[in-house]
Amino acid sequence: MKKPVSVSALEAHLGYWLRFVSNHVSHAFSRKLLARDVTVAEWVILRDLYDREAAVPSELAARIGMTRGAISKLADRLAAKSLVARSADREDRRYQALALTPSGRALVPELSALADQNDAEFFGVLEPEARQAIEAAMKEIVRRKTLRGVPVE
Amino acid sequence: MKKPVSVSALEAHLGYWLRFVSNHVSHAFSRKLLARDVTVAEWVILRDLYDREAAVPSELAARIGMTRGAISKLADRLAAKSLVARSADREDRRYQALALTPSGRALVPELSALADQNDAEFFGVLEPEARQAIEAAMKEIVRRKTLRGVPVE
DNA sequence: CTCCATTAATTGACAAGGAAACTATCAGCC
DNA sequence: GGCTGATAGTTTCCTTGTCAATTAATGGAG
Repeated sequence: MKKPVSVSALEAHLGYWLRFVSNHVSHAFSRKLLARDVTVAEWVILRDLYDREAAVPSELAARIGMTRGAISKLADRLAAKSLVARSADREDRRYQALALTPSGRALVPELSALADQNDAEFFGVLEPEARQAIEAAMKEIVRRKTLRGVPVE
Repeated sequence: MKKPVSVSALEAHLGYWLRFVSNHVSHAFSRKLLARDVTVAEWVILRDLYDREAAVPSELAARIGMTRGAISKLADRLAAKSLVARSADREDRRYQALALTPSGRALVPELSALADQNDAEFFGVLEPEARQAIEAAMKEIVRRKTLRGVPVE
């Protein structure tokens, strides 16, 4: 036989389709964010900080699934854009707190609107039941595999 | 009000979950490939070439959604590993054909087994109907949004 | 036939993240 | 109090991809 059945097609894998769509969704989102001069990784941080008055870089790294080195550089960029401020206070001087600046905080709702719009643009074509099923399946996988950390590639 | 309801949570977006799981799936796969000294991008190319006797870099770029520059460098790496060979024949000398070497061809079934294993590892926890539903939904999105390759803008 | 627009592939500059080494700080223990 | 080990953050090097400029080859218009 010329093509052994043992070699499955790329498209035979669910992971292929997930990645395919996911990449398009993220890419489309990153283009929307570009208008505000923000990257997807930066958005994740900004959104995370929006819910707390301050966050420790290491915790943030663990939460969003990036290395501390990456967070360090991201913090640099966000600080350069005056969206996030470092404050090296606390009694333990190894820690430093990251917090949104007023302009950073003001920006989040705008970016959130873009995120909503992007999600709707891609998944709005599905029936609500389908969306629900996908979300449940993804959460199930996360639960069963106890995955930690986030997107942001 | 301090926190306008207009700011939705990251986890409220289906794109978030897709990316989260997709990244984990890809990352786990890349670790499996590491044992064979192959990256995910390289695997995609190898698998693509497995079905054809040869492929033109530009077409390949369009098909798998990368820039021609990236394909060029990938081809370099694959050639350095003697998995792919360039043949600058044809009547139009701008084109160059990429083809698997014997060792490249021999490697594909092994990598394919890893891909199958990886997919099963993550999606095996789902009911067959759930997997089917997800696949159908992804294809529906691709169809409706006429996504091609991957974001090659 | 020659010039010019088009297209293929490569190259170089740059961006972003991971891994590991490095620095600073702290906590515990003798 | 002064080592010693752990921990936070930074920095360096490496990988990989995009983007834009470059080089090579082709095909047409005149």
